[in-house]
Amino acid sequence: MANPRRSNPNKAASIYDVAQAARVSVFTVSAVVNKKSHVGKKLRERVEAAINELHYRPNLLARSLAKQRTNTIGMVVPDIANPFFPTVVRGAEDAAQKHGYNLLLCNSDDILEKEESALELLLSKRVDGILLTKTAQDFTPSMRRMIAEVNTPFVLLMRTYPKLTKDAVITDDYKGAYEAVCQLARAGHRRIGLMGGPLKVSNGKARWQGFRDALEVKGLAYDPELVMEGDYRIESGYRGGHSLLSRRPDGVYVANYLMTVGFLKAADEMGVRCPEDFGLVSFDDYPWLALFRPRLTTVELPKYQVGFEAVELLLEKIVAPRRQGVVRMLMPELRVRDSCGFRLHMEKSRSEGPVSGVNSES
Amino acid sequence: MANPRRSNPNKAASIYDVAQAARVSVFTVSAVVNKKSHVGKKLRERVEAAINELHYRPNLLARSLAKQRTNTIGMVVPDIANPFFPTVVRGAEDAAQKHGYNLLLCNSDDILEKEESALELLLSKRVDGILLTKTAQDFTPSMRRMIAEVNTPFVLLMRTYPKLTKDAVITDDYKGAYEAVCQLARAGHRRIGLMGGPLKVSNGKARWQGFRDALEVKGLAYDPELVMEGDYRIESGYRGGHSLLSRRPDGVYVANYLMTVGFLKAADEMGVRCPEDFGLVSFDDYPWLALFRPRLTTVELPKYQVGFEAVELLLEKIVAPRRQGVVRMLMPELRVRDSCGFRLHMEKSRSEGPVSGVNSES
DNA sequence: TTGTAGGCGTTATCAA
DNA sequence: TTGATAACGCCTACAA
Repeated sequence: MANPRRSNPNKAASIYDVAQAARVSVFTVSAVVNKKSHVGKKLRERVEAAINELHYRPNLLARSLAKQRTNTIGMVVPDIANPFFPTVVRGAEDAAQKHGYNLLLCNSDDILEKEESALELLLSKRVDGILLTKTAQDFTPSMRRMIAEVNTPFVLLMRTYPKLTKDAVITDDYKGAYEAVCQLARAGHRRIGLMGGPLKVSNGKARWQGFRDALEVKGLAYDPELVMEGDYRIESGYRGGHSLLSRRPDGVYVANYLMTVGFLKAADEMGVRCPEDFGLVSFDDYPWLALFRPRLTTVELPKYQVGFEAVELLLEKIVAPRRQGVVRMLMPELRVRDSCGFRLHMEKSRSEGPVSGVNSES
Repeated sequence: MANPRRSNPNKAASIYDVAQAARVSVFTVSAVVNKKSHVGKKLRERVEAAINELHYRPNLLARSLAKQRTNTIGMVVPDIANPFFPTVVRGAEDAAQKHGYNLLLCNSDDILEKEESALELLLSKRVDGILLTKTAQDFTPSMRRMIAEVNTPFVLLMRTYPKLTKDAVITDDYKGAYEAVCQLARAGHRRIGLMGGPLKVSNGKARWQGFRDALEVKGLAYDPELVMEGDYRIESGYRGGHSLLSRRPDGVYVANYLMTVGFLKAADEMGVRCPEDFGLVSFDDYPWLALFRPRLTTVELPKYQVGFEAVELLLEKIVAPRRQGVVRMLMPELRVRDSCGFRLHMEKSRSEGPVSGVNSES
């Protein structure tokens, strides 16, 4: 039986305390708080007075326990300090907020063990659904079992995973990479290299495939010597830059922002200039890229949208668990600036007509 | 009385289900799970078997309710999409993790109403402590009451707040600004302007004061015409840039990174060159600043440390609530590069001796 | 419209 | 060492 006595006065008031103070039952208090069931004006006012008097604040833990719903969404990202993710998280936050949900955030650092303990934690906290940007490594058997047993909905972000992907929100990385390389080709480059992401990650693979197919369509050679596999971090872009640039490509597609940062640092150290010595197209855009020299030609990814739509999709699944899986694919957008060497190219050969399908920034 | 029957088989197993399956009491299960109280080997093994069998995962909601502790820390930041905060959050995350705590994150957008509802939410979720980067606006009476009534420990981040500050982790912004302006003076600038933060925010004030005092020490005039008050966002730096640069300062201290981004965009549009036409010192450093032209002279703030130490301080308060308040102040670090015009200056006048107190980057 | 009491899944206090 | 059983604070049939 629950405690009907006024509890310790220097701790938060409970619904019982309010009920007692207002001389009503806990049901009435609950009804007032949740605006359910009509409560007579007189009692309602007494309850409201007591609530103010005692500074009553419903305990969401207890409510969640009783209702079997936490109104909380768990989110696992590789690293919130990677500038890509904050905007995704913000989009998710806003969508969650809009529907009365909150976000519980975890970092995996792209390490399987951390991913596992993060998921374990979120499930223990009984979140209503989970947003996951999968690590490069495969799930362990125990993780697979965990996900199968539990009936918490999952939505994958940015990366799909064959053994789990029913629902996901991703960007069309194949197309983005394809267009990036086409742009390099249009700018007159022939010996094009790739500073790519992990091939074990779906979007690393997709970007690589887009790169490859674009070369083929443009009648250019695919040279494995000119393909580097990185891990989306600055350091790998830096090392890859040194290796790749020593092989003298005249164009490079770098598959994410942080690697571009490392890559251009390497170029700087080697005294190789962009875009004079090689053209570059990057992935992902930020307001401050306007201050980079050269200004980067890049493929913008709708980060905020990804987070926002992922939450909306997840909430649909929470409401109607047995729906067909859906993968929502958001479109990237090529933004042509200086680093691809397009302007240089135009000066050299003015004979060609205008290029279509390109959004050139003012 | 709690339910001793095996509950609905397609929902998560409870401690009762485990107890029943292992033919022991819930106490025994609890003891095994928490490694408390010695449990005989035989029973322990039976319990462990049942746990595996049923995929039992303790419900942290129920545990928190019973223990009156959530092992969760609430954190309110203005905007996670502002590149300053992700690293702070990451530092907090790591510290929390280390002590078995988790982070619940909220954005206030520097809007008082959002701050209030965020705090309200965190308290309702019964977090064990709160990390707060205060909004520029004063607390409302109701917020003040809320904080006074509740006995949840608070630690302020980056910004102090006279009416609440007992415990805080901040950076020495006064000193940072002071050194920034000294550096501009050393680089030969005489007509120095300020693109500052909100004066209602403690660090906006401190940076302004540091600016002002440095001018005085250097024997330079303080001209209100050359002082702009922004809000730490790109747009305000952009607008302030247009206004300020039209008054032809030869040096500018910009009090945060995002405003620098806007400021330099304005300079670019106006055809005013940095560092040739004006020297600039910024606040805050990022790996990718290496790609900016000019390379920014800036005052680095120990973002990660701020988050990390704030959590450690908060946890101390959670353990020993009635401690004396402590404000921990972390030191900034001047990083001299090109934008302040120092190199230009050195070329002009080689007569001066070496400058001390400056960490010049390789 | 309002009240009663059982259940949500743990922990913790007393006994045995 | 184990087991009953009362909290923890809220929701919600079912009754009145």
